[in-house]
Amino acid sequence: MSAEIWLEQLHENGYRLTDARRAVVETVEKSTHALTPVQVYDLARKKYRALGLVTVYRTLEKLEELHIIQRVHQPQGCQAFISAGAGHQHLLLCQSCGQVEFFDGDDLDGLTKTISKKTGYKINEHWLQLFGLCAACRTN
Amino acid sequence: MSAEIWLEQLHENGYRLTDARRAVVETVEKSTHALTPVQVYDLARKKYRALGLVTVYRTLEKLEELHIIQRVHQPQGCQAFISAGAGHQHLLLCQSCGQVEFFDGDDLDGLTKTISKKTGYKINEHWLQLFGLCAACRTN
DNA sequence: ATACTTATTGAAAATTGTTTTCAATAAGAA
DNA sequence: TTCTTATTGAAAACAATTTTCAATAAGTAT
Repeated sequence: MSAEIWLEQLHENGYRLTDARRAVVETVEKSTHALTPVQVYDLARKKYRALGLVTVYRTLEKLEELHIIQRVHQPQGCQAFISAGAGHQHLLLCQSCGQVEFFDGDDLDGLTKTISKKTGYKINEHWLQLFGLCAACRTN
Repeated sequence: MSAEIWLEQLHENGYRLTDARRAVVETVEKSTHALTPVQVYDLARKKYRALGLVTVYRTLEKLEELHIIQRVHQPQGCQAFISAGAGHQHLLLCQSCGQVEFFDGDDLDGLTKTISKKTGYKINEHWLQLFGLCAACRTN
């Protein structure tokens, strides 16, 4: 169970394990969609009714800090979160259902070298995200 | 003057030309940094003192609608705007001073084809952004 | 097990950013 | 110049997020 690993990481970093945190972690960890704080709140409250929205915000903040989750940027807004995936990965989002897929294997070295030469920039990082229709949404 | 072109485009789309809009357009058009609504407000008020923040929001909204400006996504936030550039372009941002450079010439066809095959997605769009240090910030 | 320290909690209040309302104004057509 | 109506800024409303605070409970020490 990966949720266990997330909780372990929180614990290792000096955070206490509480029912509220467990509920948030389990909710976000198993989601295949990026979730907003309110969406996390609604889902996690099915596991732990007393959960407060404030605690959701605070827990997401810590998970992001530890790079366990990442913020997802979309045309409709940038307040949703999803698992950070392992290593250097990018996102592919379904424009219809919101499904998120991870992928790696981008090779931008050629491009960054060209741009670097042209602009004089030292390029440190890149953000790449693909948008499209997942197999299921594609067929209907 | 490119600000003139922006104003023309507004006019062509049925919007009236006012001093408030002129101030906002001139400010955003000549900026090499992405600007937040409040930053636009502060700068544009040097040209037109009576300008209201509300009008800045409304004008930015229209400029974005017409694809004259675009929203810039950054780790610190996603409420800043910059010129949309011409054609299919991407952004390169200086992490130190905030300078924005445009670039094109990305070729992601190979990557998208691979990912498409692997995931079953029909990929419609991609979103690429580079971060680094500009020539000036690099040397100090 | 028990006591103890202190991080964590949820509710309410405060704050911030953005949008709506509205009467006055002014752009642009007649 | 007149007239219609989009546009304006101020104030109010709204939404999202953060802070405050007293009560609670996690995890360590006893």
